[in-house]
Amino acid sequence: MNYDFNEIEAKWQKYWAENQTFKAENNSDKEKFYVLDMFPYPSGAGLHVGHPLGYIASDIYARYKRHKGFNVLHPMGYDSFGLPAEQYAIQTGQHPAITTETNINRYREQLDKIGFSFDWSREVRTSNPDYYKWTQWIFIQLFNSWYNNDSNKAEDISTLVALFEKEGNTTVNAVSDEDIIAFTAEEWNAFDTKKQQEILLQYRLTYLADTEVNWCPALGTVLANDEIVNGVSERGGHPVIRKKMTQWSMRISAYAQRLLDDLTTVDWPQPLKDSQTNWIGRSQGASAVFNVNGHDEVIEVFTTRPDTIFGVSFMTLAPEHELVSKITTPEQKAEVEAYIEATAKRSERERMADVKTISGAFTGAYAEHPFTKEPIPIWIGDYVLAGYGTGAVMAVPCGDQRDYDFAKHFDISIPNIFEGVDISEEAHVDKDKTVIVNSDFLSGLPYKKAMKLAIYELEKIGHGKGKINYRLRDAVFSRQRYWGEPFPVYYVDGMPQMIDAKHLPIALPEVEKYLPTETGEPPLGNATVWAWDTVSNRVVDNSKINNATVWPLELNTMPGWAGSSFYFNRYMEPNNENEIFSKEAIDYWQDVDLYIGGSEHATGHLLYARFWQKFLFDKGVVPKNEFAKKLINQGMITGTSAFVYRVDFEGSYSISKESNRPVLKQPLYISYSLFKKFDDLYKYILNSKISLEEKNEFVNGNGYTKGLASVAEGTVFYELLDEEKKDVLASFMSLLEDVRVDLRSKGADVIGLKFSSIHADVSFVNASDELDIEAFKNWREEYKDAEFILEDDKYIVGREVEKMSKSKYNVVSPDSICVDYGADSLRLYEMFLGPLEQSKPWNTAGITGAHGFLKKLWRLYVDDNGVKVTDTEPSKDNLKTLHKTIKKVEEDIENFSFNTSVSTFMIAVNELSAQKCTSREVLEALIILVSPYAPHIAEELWNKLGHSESISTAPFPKFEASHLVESSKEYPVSFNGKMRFKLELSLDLSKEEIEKVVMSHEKTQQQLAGRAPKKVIIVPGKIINIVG
RNA sequence: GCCUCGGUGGCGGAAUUGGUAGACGCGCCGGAUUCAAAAUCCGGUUCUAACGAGUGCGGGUUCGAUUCCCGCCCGAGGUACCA
Repeated sequence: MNYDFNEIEAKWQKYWAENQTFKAENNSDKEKFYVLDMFPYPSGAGLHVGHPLGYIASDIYARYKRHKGFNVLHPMGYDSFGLPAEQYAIQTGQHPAITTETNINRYREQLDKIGFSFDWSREVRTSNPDYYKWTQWIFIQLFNSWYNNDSNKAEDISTLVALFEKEGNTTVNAVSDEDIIAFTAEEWNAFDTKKQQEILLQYRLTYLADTEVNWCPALGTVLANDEIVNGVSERGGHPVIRKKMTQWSMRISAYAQRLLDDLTTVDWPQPLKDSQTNWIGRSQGASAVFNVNGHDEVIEVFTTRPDTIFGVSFMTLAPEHELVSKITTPEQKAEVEAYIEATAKRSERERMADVKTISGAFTGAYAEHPFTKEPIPIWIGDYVLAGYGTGAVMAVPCGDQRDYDFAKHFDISIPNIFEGVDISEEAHVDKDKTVIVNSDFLSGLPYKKAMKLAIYELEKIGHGKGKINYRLRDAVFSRQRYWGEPFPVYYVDGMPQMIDAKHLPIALPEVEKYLPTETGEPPLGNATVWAWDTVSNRVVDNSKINNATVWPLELNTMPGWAGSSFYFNRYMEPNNENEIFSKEAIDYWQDVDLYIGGSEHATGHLLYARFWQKFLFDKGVVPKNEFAKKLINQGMITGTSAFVYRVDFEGSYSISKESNRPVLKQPLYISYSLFKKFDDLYKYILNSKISLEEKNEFVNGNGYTKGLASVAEGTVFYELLDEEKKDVLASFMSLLEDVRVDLRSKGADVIGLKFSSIHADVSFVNASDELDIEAFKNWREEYKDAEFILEDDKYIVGREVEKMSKSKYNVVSPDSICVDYGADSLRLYEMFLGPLEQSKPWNTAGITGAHGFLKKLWRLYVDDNGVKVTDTEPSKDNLKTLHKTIKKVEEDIENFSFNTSVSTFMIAVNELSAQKCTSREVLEALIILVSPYAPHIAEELWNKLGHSESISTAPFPKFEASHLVESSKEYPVSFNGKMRFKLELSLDLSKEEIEKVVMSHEKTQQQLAGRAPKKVIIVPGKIINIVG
């Protein structure tokens, strides 16, 4: 009986589906355990081998926990709103819902083939109205809440209104917009409704605000920073401008401190916590207010070093700072405006990437030092960011390197306020061991005391106060897209109104076109049935808008992170139509026990999800402040891309009538080792000891191969080369000559050659890196006539490890592996590849190892005559192998060290095969151990052993230490720490007895060669070390 | 620049509190079986002829360091002039 994995796997996948083997119940006497994967966006490319890595790991853990007697919740779903489907809709007109459905079906098919133990009855899709009903519901809750700093939690907006009615807003300690006007209770009560609504909007946890965005007029959309390259859009290369837009924002900043504090309560990877900590960016310091001479305006700055206030020698404003135009003197106006224009052209990325260039302009205005009353010149400079702090800094060049560089560059004075410190070369950044001098009342004080006193004095004269600043900014929540959750919002006289929760969901309307409207409105502006009737409480035709009972609906949609910020809770009861989940469900499941996903979500999804969880906790909706107790980041599986090397030429040519650059008769590709030889030669010359001038001449900005040609033509460096290198050079020159002959007829003078690395699809390449030339030629029109320079009659590709991506043609899908080797082989192999958290390259070569193991495992149970397991008593060796395996595997699973447990299985099977073990007692236990990793073969063998129930809840074998007790040990005998030979000794021997035996041993005498040992270290049961 | 994680055979990696460096697998080499091949099985495989050396480099602590400490170098990912 052979191991027919295809048949076995299909059989058990069907069995699990039909019997709902992995369905989790919301009430159970068993202890709960919730294992969660980050749900995928169903892209058109389908799953590649990188996706299942984390899913396999979580599946192993979930299955292990079932064996351990837990009621396990292990759900899966889809983050199904997203840009690619929308883009596809724009191109083809196909509704994103259809695209999404197709992709989901393909994902499901692929996932099913790998044998995951998901409870599919709980599947969620963020783009389903049944689901986004609750996304909209949470949005309404946020709108109806404000953050009370006194109770340190979100409260219903009605409690704020009550406070306003009684006391006005001066006693309220709330998180709000910056520009809040103060009012009394009388004033509040006198305001009209619209005014009151406007004010409340400044306190709500989700609010409308004018936000500066990257607007691309040509695309009619807002772009993220990384969608902009060199100031133009990545797609299409259209110009991008900074523009203010009214958008929904989420007041995540209200939770900054709690998001920071509670990181200590979760078991998440430290690097991930660090990046959240940095992202939140808490800094403690003071705000200080400087008067501007000759103006009523003041400049407020935030500083972490108020102790250095006497070291201020200038101030710098961000070029965008609103004060700049007001205070700039007529003489400086031209210079300042030119500077502002120049910086506006640079993208935010560009400005930030270029750290070395110091630039700025003097406004001509002066501020007044709050203590000395000295005038301080006010500059603008783009190293100050408008979006952080107040967009202005007090510059202390002696204590801050950027201020120092700026002062040096513009020749501004650098007063020294540090005792005994030399600042002639650079700023003095250390603060802990430094004493302040030349600073009036702060002189002679160390940093901490000076800090406190400075803040105290600033407060006394009304020029500042202690302040904590966060880098974390409120999150923009509007997107000008179609394929996202619509807002449950309509507008009455421009003021947003929430639709009552009982009318949800507000379903996404149909549109003719998925592009922005001609007037620049978001795609929903194309919808004709998109107005809210407050009488019938229904979405109605736009023509019915009467601004009395029927009003326009919001045209923006929600961002991608909305639906993913609470899905883990919705899994607890995904089909509940009346509530986001029932109290019983959330009380039973509480929170996620284990969450596995990629680290790329560190500051996006994982921060927003924590924010929403805390909000829902404040509202009493969820019982836990944090949604996931433990989190593991699985590493990325990288692909091994294949490259072919195209020969391009460098040269001069006259532009012909067709204004085309002459091309080679046939595109020419050189095999890897030839490319490598040329490349190495080039690098060799570049790295040899030649002068800078020579180097420049060699490189000459023309592509390196011109440099090689110049060497051959006898100008420079020829003497650097040995015979071998001269041969390489000669072959390069002959290639160059061929190209020259071909192109000269077309009027081009070829100086040198360039080689371009082109991705070739990895499926055209075999295990020895040989390219299937025919397949490559047929791949694309442009390769049809390609010619190849071979090595040993083969075209060998270059290989490089890169992120797996469609555009790099290095994607390997799990499908063919499942067909050729089976899902169990894939699961074992992915785990065997290396530590879960580490990123590692995919290489199919090793899969035969995992597959071979399964075959060997199979043969331990089954031979040509069928099952060979017997009820014989296990031998001592059998039990020893079994129990050391139980111990190791259990430890490994608990530590998520799945790679080592696969080795352990291999060792166990090798040993038991050698022992010719047929004992049921041992083999039944072994197959349970293997079952989380390779569930299909485990079910089949379990069944063959006579069990009619699924193996999935069979109790995990118990480890018994008694089987591992040893009576003797093979001691390593070391000399000066180096192991030289081994000696089998009884473990009963005392230190003295061991020393006696070892010292009289002939090999010891040999090693010592007559010397007397200085010292003998004996650690019983471990090691013997002789020093001498 | 800063933060984080890494650097061990031809390759993926193992060595969990400092105690035999290279488990396990791939690949490679040799052998058995076979008319032959596939499959399977057995043996070998860090370097070195050997003495020995050896976990990115240089120091240190220790009887003993891949592991701990100090100073560097290199790679990957993240972040971005954060006042």
